[in-house]
Amino acid sequence: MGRGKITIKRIDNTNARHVTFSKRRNGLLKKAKELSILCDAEIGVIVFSSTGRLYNYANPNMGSIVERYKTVKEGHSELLNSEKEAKFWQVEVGGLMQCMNETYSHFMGKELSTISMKELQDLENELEMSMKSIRIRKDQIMKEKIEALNSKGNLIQKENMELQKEASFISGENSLLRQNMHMPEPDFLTLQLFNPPSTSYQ
Amino acid sequence: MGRGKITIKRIDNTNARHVTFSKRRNGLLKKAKELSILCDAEIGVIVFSSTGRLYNYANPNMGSIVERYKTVKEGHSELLNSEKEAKFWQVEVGGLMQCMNETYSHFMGKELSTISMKELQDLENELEMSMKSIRIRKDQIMKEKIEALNSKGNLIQKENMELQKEASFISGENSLLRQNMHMPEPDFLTLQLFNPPSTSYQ
DNA sequence: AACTATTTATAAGA
DNA sequence: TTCTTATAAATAGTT
Repeated sequence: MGRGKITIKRIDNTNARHVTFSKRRNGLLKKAKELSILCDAEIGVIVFSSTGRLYNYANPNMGSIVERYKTVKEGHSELLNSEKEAKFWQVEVGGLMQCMNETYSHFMGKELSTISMKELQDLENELEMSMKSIRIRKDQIMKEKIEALNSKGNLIQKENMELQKEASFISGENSLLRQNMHMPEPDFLTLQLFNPPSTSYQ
Repeated sequence: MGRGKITIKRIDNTNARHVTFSKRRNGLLKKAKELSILCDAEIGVIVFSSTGRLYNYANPNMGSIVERYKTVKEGHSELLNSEKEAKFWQVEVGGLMQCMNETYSHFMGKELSTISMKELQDLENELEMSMKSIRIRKDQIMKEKIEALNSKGNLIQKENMELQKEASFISGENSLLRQNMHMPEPDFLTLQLFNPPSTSYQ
């Protein structure tokens, strides 16, 4: 698709190679974006130039694409719980970025003179909405965390009470036994000699 | 590039969407391959259809592409604790805001009235700053709450362990006493009659 | 799946 | 890099 037909093999001329890379790279990323939008597909594209520079496109974000890829390819298991949150932010910020890029390219394609105040406002509103939803989600996560810690605390406290009951019960039993033997309450150290803690603990 | 021009938005008709997906997916993967050969580039493309099927291309292979991608992006993925995460988020949003501002200023020089635009931006910045500080304070409060709950939980757990030790100690004492009396281990119900739990609890 | 009228991408040139 | 433009390639709508 150009002034002449080319064969697909490495372009030897360095400069020509770089020019072609620049053009086709843009084309590839554009196509990826179009496909993901048109067909509701999740797409990740990673490109390293021969000089080592990175270019990429991802919808919704590279992290989730790669994870999903690994899952399908290797049957890779779930993310760790602690990683999930970080992943979430990646997703959210990725979405914001994409929104930004889309809006931006939308404006870039137009003549600047045709940009109205309303369009700028729309951009602004869009960004504000995204940020709002991020904030809401973040708050929700924190609340859930607090909730989880609360219930965990309650659980341990219950366990605690049960142990207290048990201890006092056995202690009462002990007194009873001593009464029946007409023995005095033994002191702590003496008892430790008979029954060292190291053997009975754990 | 077809019988008619299309706008890039989700194709609603399911069948048409699937047909387009199939065509463009092939196009995308072909382009990726051509670019990698022509320009000696390392490229990875991952595509998930809306029905969840995976298609991909990679040169030299997806594993190394993804690894290299992660290495380059490392600065972003080293967020481990919540503070770092929050900081990262702040940085990201900050960057986005700056990007937004740049977009604005870019447009500003062209068509819109510089004065009204600047005033609008100032107002916006002011509002954004206020909201940001509110959000930060809110987050801080929540984090402190989580922190408090965490340490409270730890405290109770320690108490729990102490009680366990105590219980096992007394239990050992108990066995010892019984041995000295040449008595068998009493059953639970009998003992409860002598020493009902209700009196010794709390 | 094929076909083909058009649109889109881009090779070469400046 | 960026633009221009002739031409190759991709693909939207149709059969």
